[in-house]
Amino acid sequence: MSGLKNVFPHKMDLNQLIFKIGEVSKMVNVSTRQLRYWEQKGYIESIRDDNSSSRVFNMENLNRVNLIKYYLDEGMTLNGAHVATEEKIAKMRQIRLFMMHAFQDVETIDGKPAVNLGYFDKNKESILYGIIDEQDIEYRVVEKKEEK
DNA sequence: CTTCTAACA
DNA sequence: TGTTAGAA
Repeated sequence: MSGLKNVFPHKMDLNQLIFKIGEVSKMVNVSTRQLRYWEQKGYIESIRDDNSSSRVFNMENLNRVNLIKYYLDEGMTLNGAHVATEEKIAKMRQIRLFMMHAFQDVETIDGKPAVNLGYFDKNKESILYGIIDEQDIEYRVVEKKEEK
């Protein structure tokens, strides 16, 4: 067993958390007109509530809206913001994968929080730690203690 | 009151 | 993109 899932166990499906267009509009500060337009362009996606024909957005798309808005404010064009958003999401997926497998636990070394990043060598004899000191991080390879 | 579509003084 | 009208 290893990885983030053991430290931050979550069984919730965050995409079950949905928001109406007005809520997204207020949260991210974009107009409902923009949200409908972005969806029409295929930049974001919504699901239609069964009975009503109202749009609802899941967390994944709320994240997209947030990123597109960010890049627009940075001065990018809508299409540029869309491209940048998808690239960012791709990177975020890689970061999650990395963290899920590399991150082991937060321990203590020299009285400081030390992030156990897993085995440093192929033979699994030493472990890489990222020791947190205020804003800085000191990396250190520590010989693994022999287990009985 | 909120959301939808369509259209443009 | 904003706004507005009329309907749901």
